[in-house]
This record gives sequence, structure tokens and C-alpha cells, in this order.
Amino acid sequence: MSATRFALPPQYDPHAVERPLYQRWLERGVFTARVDSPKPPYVIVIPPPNVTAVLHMGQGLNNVTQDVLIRFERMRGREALWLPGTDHAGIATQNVVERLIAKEGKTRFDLGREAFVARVWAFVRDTGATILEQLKMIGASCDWSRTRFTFDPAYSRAVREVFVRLWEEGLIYRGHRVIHWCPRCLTALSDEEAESRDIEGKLYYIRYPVEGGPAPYLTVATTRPETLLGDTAVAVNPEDARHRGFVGKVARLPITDLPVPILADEAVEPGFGTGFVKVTPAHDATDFEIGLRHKLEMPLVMTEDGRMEHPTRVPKTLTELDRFDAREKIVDMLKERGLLAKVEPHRHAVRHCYRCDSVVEPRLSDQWFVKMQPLAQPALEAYRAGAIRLVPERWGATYEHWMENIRDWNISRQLWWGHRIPVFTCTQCAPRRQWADREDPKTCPTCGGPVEQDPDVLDTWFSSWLWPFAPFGWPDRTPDLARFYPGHTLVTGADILFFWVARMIMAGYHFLGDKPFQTVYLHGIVRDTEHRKMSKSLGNGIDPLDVVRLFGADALRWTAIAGVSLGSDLILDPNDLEATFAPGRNFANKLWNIGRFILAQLPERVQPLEALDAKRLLLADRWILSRAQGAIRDVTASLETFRLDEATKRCYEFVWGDLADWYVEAVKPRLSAGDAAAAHAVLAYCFDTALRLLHPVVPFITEELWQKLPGRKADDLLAVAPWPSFRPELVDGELDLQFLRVQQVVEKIRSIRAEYNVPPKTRLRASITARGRDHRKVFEAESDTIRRLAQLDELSFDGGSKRVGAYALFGDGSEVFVALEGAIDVQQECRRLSGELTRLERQLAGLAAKLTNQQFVARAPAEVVAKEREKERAWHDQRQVLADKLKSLGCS
RNA sequence: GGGCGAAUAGCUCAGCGGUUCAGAGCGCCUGCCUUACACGCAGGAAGUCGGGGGUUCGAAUCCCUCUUCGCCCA
Repeated sequence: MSATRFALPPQYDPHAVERPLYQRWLERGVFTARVDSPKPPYVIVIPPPNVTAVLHMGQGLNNVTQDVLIRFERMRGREALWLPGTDHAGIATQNVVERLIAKEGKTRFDLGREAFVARVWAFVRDTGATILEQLKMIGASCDWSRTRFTFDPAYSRAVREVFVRLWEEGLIYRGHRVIHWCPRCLTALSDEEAESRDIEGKLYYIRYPVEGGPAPYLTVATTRPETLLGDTAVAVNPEDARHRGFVGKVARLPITDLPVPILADEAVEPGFGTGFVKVTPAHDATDFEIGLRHKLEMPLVMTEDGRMEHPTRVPKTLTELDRFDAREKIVDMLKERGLLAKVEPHRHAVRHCYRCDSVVEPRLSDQWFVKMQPLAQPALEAYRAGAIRLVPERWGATYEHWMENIRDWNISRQLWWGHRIPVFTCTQCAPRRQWADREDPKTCPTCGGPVEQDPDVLDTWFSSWLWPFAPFGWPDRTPDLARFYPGHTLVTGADILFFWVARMIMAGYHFLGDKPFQTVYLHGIVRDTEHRKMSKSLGNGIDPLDVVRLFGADALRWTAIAGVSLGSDLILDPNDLEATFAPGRNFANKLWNIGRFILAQLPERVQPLEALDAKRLLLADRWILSRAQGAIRDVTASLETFRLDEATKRCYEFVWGDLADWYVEAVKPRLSAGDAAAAHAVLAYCFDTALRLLHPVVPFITEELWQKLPGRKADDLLAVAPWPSFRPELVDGELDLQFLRVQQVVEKIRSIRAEYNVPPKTRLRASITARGRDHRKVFEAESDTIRRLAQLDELSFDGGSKRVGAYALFGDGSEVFVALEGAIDVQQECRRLSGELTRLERQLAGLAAKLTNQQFVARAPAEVVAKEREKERAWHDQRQVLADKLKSLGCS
């Protein structure tokens, strides 16, 4: 009996382990990528969370996924770099700080721009590391020495460089058009930032008086009646025969009575509403186009914060009214005047601000745009050429569609927090000189006059699209950049495919001439059991740190990884954390106890497998070694193809199903015997292998146990230990079949015990009659195992004397007899065996039908037919044996 | 309106190179504290693989269609 070298508690305690282990990894610098390493690099850049964010489950899933991949490749010998950082998140961060100062009764305008920005910086300095610290709690193996912030001075320099280059290339221009405007955030938004959502709204049919037309009125349909104050025309489709007579006439706007022309334009959908549409060029993108074509006036009738206002077009009674209040009031006024024909319920898409959820107002304004087509072209071609792969592949169609129909990107934001747009205007030159500059000019280079900088800032995504290279010092050609660009895998949710992923690809090709990464792994979204996205506002979220506290980081990771198949959503129950995370915790505990047992058995020195005399390996030894190879092969393949859930499940099968349930149980008697060397070596190898395979998913517990294995040096770390290598010489398919027979015998006997309610402590006698391929020597070789696991005190191989007992058949007709004097009820046994026989005959009948079917025999592959014939023979044998049993028991 | 995805045991999901594929985990039932683990062990019940049609010797698995749900784009 080997000495127990460790006194491990019977339950794994994550809290005692996680923090010190993480600290050790940090101290040993295992997460830090060396730029001068000879190893091939493997690079993941983190999707930088907003600097104000706190970790939520979606990020938990995202980051655990990245960590699994990065740890896997690190163990495989790559110079793994997982670059962490945060995003300054213009709108979101500004909103947070505005809410903060609102509690002091102030607005940003009270503070002024400079003081406000200083206030945001202070806030960011105080709290900006929160989410990164939280990532450490879940085991993220980021290279913290390279942490970046998209508003760092060096990063800002890259952003500015990119802007100036695009300017110089003529890809940035000032656009005067209707853009998405958030009246709450007081800024323009890009198309992507204005998210469409279907709304149960209303369609208002409004009568406009017509002068000298075919009818006294025409009726337009609109979802936004308040905009009629800004109408400068009514339009019909030129093909619309119904309304042709109106074209060229003049309509009067209800309420204000202003005259507007009735005109024909292709953009009008004749099928919508009545076929007449009101045209509000300053508050609708389509109407703006119509306005351009017909040289219409384009009056803005709303303030930036969404209140009605215009010196001549908005009546006093409506001035300063919020757009939605104005809508109601206008509808009332129309009713009073008999100009409201009808109101219908109408489901339609309405754009909402992705940061504050306000209804976005289309608004005519001047903004900076990037011409996207030249950027999109290479990104599209690269994808089509296979340089970049999306996983799951189906997202490719979406990506291509977006790239093909790319629209220019509005990059100016009317915010204070963000990269100030480096466009300068001389206030003295005539014509005014305007240019983009890498440095802040003090005076106009042409005339020496005073200059003004554009007051706006850049879209946050205009900085985050540089994330794959700006953190490495670009535009300087740094060693880091040379070494770690292009990267390899990007892991993110499909929701930012356009915001971020597509733009990074464009930036990568445009500014570095190469892809930013090879593979984009798009994972699903975290939802509750009603499949609603987890969100703060719904209150259905799960705090990952709560999970870490309650179940441990490994349990969180296990659940996240095991729960998401390729590209599918992760469903978690916020109302039952126990049911949701217990499997992960339980698995960790199982692993812990397997370790507890094995470590207690192993001597100080364990022979390596290679040193063992192969002849000393028993069937069970060779079987588990073969199974281990299968696990290595499958887990490796699964991780390589992003089937992370499969990897966890495969580990589970090997560790729990093979190693714990069978091998450890089978090997127990040998451990207390004299010659345990082989068993020790096999146990040590298998457990070590399991820990390595599991480490990317559950790094803490595996590291903790691995440290305790015999032969570890003080500075060995599993986190940088080599990934197990597949040893084909240990694979033996025949062994799997042989040991399967052993398992089946044990299970048959256990079933019989349960069926006849034999108390667990009662030892039984059993006898095996081997037939066909069930070579007797396999059973003999593992007779100890069978006796032990089936709780027998006697096992013979002669078929035993035919006394009272129960029979079971398996495999190719071998049988096992369990002696049950006193316990057996002959009637019950007859029923049981008859049932078996009936089932067998049903199966045989089906098979016979198949085999007598000429079509099947003729057309199915010969291999398949042969297999079926073989099956038929075996079942025939089984039937014969069963029939004999029934006869010998005297069953009728 | 266009595109994509999903529908398999009570729940969450595997299985989609067609021919022991009807599976896993959780839950449920029965019996066990068997000297690593009750966060455990052993045994068990449970699904006409959303409906319909088709291809085939053979379909949860391929094709068509319908229904429901979700997502993206206009």
C-alpha cells in the first residue's frame, strides 16, 4: 500500500485554488507573448469591451471561447498572444458620465466641453479596468502586458493617421443628406447604429386640399403625421394611372395651408397607401432624393432634440412640442378639420438608437463620410478567394450581401468624448482652405491666419476597426506588428459582423495590404429559457461573477463551452443557477475525486509508459490506453474545428465513462497487490493526458491536480505543458470490442440483480458460456474485473451446472447464467426470457424481410448485405439459446 | 417584401459522409453512504426525430411544401 502523499478534501473548493493559481500564471509570465520567440505565433485580439462595461454572460461566453482556443494553441507550442483591451465607446461612455453628472443636477453643457471630457477621463481612469479584472476571475489568459485602450495616445495617433490617409486618398467627403439622428444622444448615427425594429404603429390617411385638380382632395398615407409641417411636395408614381390627373397641380398642406406641388417620381411605391405620398425632404431619406431631383425646398422643422420648430412652418401652438406629442396634437387638429380620412394599424420597421433605444429621427445635415466601395472591394474578393473563413460558413452570404451593397459610412458624431476629427479650416483664406492634418496646426499654412478644428468626433468604430494592428504600434513598423500581424482567429458574436468584423477586414487590407485574421468564429447569443436575449432591462441576466462565486470559474466555463454547439445560442436559466451550472461543478468534483484517488495510489516515482514491459499490460490496461488515444485524437480534431462542445463531451466520456467508471474500478485490486507498477504507469499516463486535454476548458482544477502528479518539478505548469501527442501504436480497435464484452457481461449481471431485487451486498455465482467471437480467454483475462464489478464471489466458464437461475444473452450468442437459488421466481424468469425472445423474433423478422427483398440484395452495397447476413446468423444463434433456456425452465 | 437559421425524450441539446442512430446531460422512478466522489454508484421509465408529399432497397438524416419560432436586410 503506497503512502497517501496528499490529504485532499473530498470536495473540490474552487476558491482555494483559483486566485493563487492565476497569480502563479501571471508571475511566471505564461500569458506574455515573446516577440523574439522561435515558435510560430497564434494571435487573437479580444473584442474590446466598452470601457464602462461590467462583465455579462455574453462576454463570458465570448471570452471563455477565446481562452479555450488560446490555451489550446499555447499548449500546442504556438507563441500565443491574446491581446486584451477596452474600447472608449463614444456614445455609451458619454451617456454614462452624463447620467452621473445629472445626479449632481448638471448637464455636460453646464461643465463645458473641456471640463466634461476631463470628467470622462477621470471616470475611465477610476473604473476602466473593472471588466479586465473580471476577465481574470474567469481565467482569461490574456497578455496583460499588451493591454490597450482605443483612446490611448498611441492608438489615437493611428486613428488620426488613418483619417488623414483616407482624406488624402479622397475617400473622405462632406455629405449633405438625410442621416440617422438620435434626438436623445444628440448625434448622428451610422446606418448600422440605427437598428430597425418592427413596431405596431399606425398609418394615418390625411386629406390634402387640391387646387384645380380632378378632385377637391387627395389623400396621403403616412406613419409620421408631424412631418407634414416640413412637406414641400406631394408625389405619385409616374406609372400610376389613377392619379395622373393630379400631377402638376398644387396641394395645400393641412393646418398651415402652404401650397406644395404635386409631382411624379419613380421612388413612389404605387402600392403603398393611396399611391400619394407626402414629401418631406429634410426628414426622410427617400424624400430627400425626391427633393434633389425636383429641386424642392428642404426645411428642417424639428430641433436637434426632436421638438417641432420653424419660424414659418410650425404654428405657435405646436412650437417646442416634442415630436410624439406634436403627432397626437396634429392628429387632433386634422380630425377637427375633417382632414383625417382614417387611421389603420400598421406594422412597420422603425429605426432605434443602438445605445439609448430612442426612435431615430431622419434628419438633413452635414456629416463626414467615408467612401466605402474602394475599401469593400478587396475585402469581398479576399473572402471569395478563401483568404478569410467565416465559421459557421453560412454567415458568408450575409457578409457578401453587405459588402456588395455597401453604403458610405457616416463617421462624424456630435459628441465630446471621442477622437476629435482632424479637419481644420482657415477662417481667413478665401476660398476657405480646409484640410486634414496629422498635427494640430496653429495657423493656416497658406495665409498664416487663424484655424478652426471641426467640433465633431469620430465614430467609435472608426477606431476599433484598427484593433488588429493599431495595438502593435502601427503606423510604425514595430517588431510586434511584424510578428503578430496578421492574426489568426477572431471570436465574436454575429451581431457585430458589420459594425466591426467587416470593417476590420477592410482596414486590414487597405492599410496593411493583408487580412487581419484567417478565421472568424461567430458564436451565438446568451438567452434565457424563453429564448430572450439576456439583458439588464429584462432583468433576465446572469452575473458571471455570481456563478464563479457559487460554482467556480471552471463550472462557468464548462457550462458555457459544453452548451454551445457551433454557432448556436447558449440557453441558460437565470432562475435556476443550480440546474444550469451544477453539471460543470459536478464534473470538476468528479475530476477532483478521480485525482484524489489516483494521487493517493501513485508512488513517488512512476515509470513512464515506454519503460514498461508491454507483456505486463493486461487487457484493461491496453484498452484504456487505446481509449486515451481516441480521446486525444477526437478532442484535438474538435478544437481545431471550433467544435468546442464536442471536445468537452469527448473529455467527459473518457474521464467519467472510461477512466472512472471502468478502468479505475477494474484496477483497484491490482493496486493493493504486489505488482502494481503497470497499473500505476497506466493510471498516471491516462490521468495526465486527461488533465492536458481538459486544461483549455477547465484550467484551474486541471492545473491544481496536475501539479500534484508524481515527478513534477516545482516550476512545471500545465498551462505551458505540451498538448498530448496521439500514439497510433497504442490504438487497438479489437481491444475496444473485447473490453466491450467484459462491460456487457457486467451490465447483464447487474441488470439481473436489479430485476430480481438481489441486495447489493449479496454475492452471486455466475457462469459464462462463450460463443462465436466472444473468446473465452477475454473473459478469463478480466475475470477479476467481472467478479468485482458484478459483485460475484464465483465466476466459472463452463456454463455452470444448470440450476435455478437467470440467463442473459449478448453479443454473438454468448450467455451468462446467474445462480439465484431461492431468489428466482421461475414464472418471472419465463416472462423475462419470453419477452427477450419476442423482441428478438421481431428483429429477425424485419431482417428476414430485408434480406429476402431482391431490391435490397441487388442494390445495396455488398458490404452492407454481408453485414446484415452476419447479423442474422448471430440473432439466429441467440434465438436458439433463448428457446433452449425457456424449454429447460419448463416455460410453456 | 428578400435572405438565413431552428423545430429530436419534461428541459437544454448531440446525431444530418443513408443502412444496430433513436443518443447525452439535467429532471423523473427504484435500490445503494460498495474503503475517490451522495456534486456519488447501480438499475430503469421516457421520444410515431414539427405536419404532409417525394427520391431510394433503405431517411431524423436528401428534395419539395406547409406550420411555428428566432435572426438579418429592405
